[in-house]
Amino acid sequence: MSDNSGRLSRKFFSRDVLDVAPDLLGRVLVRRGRGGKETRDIITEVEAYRGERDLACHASKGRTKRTEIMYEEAGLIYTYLIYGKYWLLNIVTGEKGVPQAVLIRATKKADGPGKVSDMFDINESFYGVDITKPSKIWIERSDIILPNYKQYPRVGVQYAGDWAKKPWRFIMED
DNA sequence: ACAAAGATCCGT
DNA sequence: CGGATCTTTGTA
Repeated sequence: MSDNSGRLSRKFFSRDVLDVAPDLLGRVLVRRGRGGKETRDIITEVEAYRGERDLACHASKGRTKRTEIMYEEAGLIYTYLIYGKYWLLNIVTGEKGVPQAVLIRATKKADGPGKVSDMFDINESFYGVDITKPSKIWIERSDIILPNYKQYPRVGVQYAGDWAKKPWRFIMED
């Protein structure tokens, strides 16, 4: 599920988003900037967005210029601008052709998706980047494997009706 | 071409 | 609780 460097593989992300999401908790998000400077932090909170039927998922309205990346292979990055300020970091999961993505909502030192984007300097240039290949961003294994976690309803998706009640927000416990 | 809404954050 | 801020999307 990971190569010699510990970088999580395409196989890891190719599972259903409800399996991938909790499995990301405790793992390390790494960003290599210019000059080789690395920013790294443990993932503590994620949310799952699962297919066209999921009314909270952007792909619920079908394939558009923005959502088409979710129909591609697992491991690609889906990022989009929210409220004119933050490029939220998502990773495509599941089988090709079925739109799913997991949103990285928080790390130890960035308690919110917008703060994650600030801390790791995520911007529009990350759209479609393969997080399983050597590049400016990847996720590594850590000593923490499947930590204790709890599930809660997703944030900011009241418009999704019953789908807003699904406990697809996963938070690691200390 | 125009208007509305949004997977957020911060200050009051 | 309201404002900032600007892209995406739906409607005409």
